[in-house]
Amino acid sequence: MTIRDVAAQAGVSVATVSKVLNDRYGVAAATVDRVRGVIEELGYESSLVARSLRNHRTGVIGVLVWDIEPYSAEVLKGAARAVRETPYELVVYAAGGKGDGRMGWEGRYLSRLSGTLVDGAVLVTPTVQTAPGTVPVVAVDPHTGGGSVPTVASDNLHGARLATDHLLGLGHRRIGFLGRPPRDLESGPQRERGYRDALDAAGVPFDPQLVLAGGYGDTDLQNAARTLLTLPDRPTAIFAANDVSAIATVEVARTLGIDVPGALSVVGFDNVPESALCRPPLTTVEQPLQLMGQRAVEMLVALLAEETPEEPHVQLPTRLVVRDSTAPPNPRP
Amino acid sequence: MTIRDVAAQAGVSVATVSKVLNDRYGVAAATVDRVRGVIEELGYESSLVARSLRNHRTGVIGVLVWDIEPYSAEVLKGAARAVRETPYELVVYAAGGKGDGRMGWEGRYLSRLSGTLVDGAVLVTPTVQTAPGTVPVVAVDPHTGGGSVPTVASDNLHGARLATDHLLGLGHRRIGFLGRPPRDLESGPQRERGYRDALDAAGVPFDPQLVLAGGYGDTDLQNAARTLLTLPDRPTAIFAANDVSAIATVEVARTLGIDVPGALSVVGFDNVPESALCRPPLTTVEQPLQLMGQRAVEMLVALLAEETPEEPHVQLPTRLVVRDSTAPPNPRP
DNA sequence: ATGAAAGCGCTAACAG
DNA sequence: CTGTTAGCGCTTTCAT
Repeated sequence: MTIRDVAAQAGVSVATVSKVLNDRYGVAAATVDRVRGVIEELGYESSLVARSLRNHRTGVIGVLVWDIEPYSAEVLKGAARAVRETPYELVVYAAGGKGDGRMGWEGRYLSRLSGTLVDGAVLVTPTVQTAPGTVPVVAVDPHTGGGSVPTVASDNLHGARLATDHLLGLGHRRIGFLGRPPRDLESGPQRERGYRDALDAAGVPFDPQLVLAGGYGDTDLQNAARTLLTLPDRPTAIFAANDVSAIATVEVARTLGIDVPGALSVVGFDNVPESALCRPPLTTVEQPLQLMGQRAVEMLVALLAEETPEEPHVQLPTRLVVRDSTAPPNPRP
Repeated sequence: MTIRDVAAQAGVSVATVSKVLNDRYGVAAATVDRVRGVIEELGYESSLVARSLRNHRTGVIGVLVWDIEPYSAEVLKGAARAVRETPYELVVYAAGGKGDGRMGWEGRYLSRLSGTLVDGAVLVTPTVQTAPGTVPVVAVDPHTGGGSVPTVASDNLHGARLATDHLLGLGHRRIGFLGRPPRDLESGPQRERGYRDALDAAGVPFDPQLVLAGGYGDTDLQNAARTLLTLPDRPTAIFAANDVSAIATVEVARTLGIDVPGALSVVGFDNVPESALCRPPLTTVEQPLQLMGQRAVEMLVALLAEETPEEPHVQLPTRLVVRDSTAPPNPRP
């Protein structure tokens, strides 16, 4: 079913059909009607692909994600919400773990799509390595500080500060920090910075023993948590720089017979809604994931309209959601 | 950055570059190396669009959703998980509310994409109206019984039975049913059927007064719930055929001063993870949303491989998740 | 008002 | 082994 079928059926040339399709001038009213009729009758739809190959503009915003999991799904919801307010449509491109592990896959995918399938893109991929010169791009929460590409991130520094202040406010003095893996360049240090700032402000001495790097696998995480919790003078609270580590911490605590929240307070970061379902309910620093997706699309749309390029690096506020994992009785003095 | 730039830079014809790109026979090793080098150097990626326009096969599975919201997001997670196991990539196409409200938009979008952008599609859209003859398609939970297209749905009948049995087991005899809007052709009646079957099996007489249709807007929903709850001999329990209605019911009960679960048990259907966060925690019939997405992709892949077409209509089991909204003390006799 | 023709980036026959 | 050619479905001059 192509434009030629329509043309043949209507007894006109493809050029004429194309004009009708795009509401161009220079077609007799009667012809327009006839062609419209045939289109309706045949249920014809023009091919997005062929059209964009010609046009180099598609009315589509692309979102590139490494995979669709709880985190990116939240961002996608926000992006979809923002797109609703615009004339654009949304295409999510999920590499589905097929990115070879090689960094820079997003750049390659981007160039596969850009100019042809999407007018601009939102990148929800930890490592943004884009060769510029393609379409407008906005990165969401890049771990390796977006460089020259506009980004939307959450306020990691302040979030970590909130979390640590909360624990300090509960009376804790020995607070462990379970960090991100070293490869995560951007948000990890910011969160540790917030942690240390809070300590400093409260006049609590910094103990390097209480800071651990975490890791990627489950075992790495659990080992790190175990190390922290089996310290001679073990921490009475732990701030985990992402919620996977926080949950691992809670589990390790259980196996060690340490009661949460009775004998240990735990706060997580990097909240996806699912972590609210954790038992005991986890106190977390909540990132506005949906909002990040939404703002990213809004920025992209502004870019596409060539409006004032807006602030290139947006930081969205985080907030502390207190749940049972830091409930009294606590702390141990 | 096109194939011609590469060809020019490498001093060969585009045809040769194309051959290198696709690992075709008949290119001298030295030439292959040189072309590969140029490709690397220029960071060239072939255009997915141009390629698929030629090839009519893309290695991409499309998922069409009306919008990305909690429900479809769950399905997407499952689809993404399934795609990981395959050589395909995933493209989600979100109409973003732009579907005119006219039914059949999915068919139109499908034909815009099919044969060119996607090799097959999963439709996550209430009303599946596909003119066949395009690409292979699997529908997820279509409200209007998929007809000839293969579908993945959840076992609405059994789920409703479970919910009602649960309430009966609690001792309830006057159980209201807050149905889906009439337009929802498939799942609505199935859920009502399960409700009535359970009643019959328990020897509880069916009271038409206790069955209401619900509606689309918030007010419709609340009015329906209010009607049910202000009946002279009002129900002691309500089975709501989707979780939005269930939450509305809980809210209306509160405004009427009816304690949930003290004086009223509520069970919902159509669970998205978010409903676990409802206060009080909602007892729901949980649909395996992620699994549905996963199975849909698996079926589609089988279809694309032209394997045995498998069972065309898969029903996945639902399960009852009991939470506080049906906790004792209950029922009122 | 209409259509013939060129070409978007790419691939596949076919010649050379 | 390499290049020329035709054409995927569509839009757009430019003639007619």
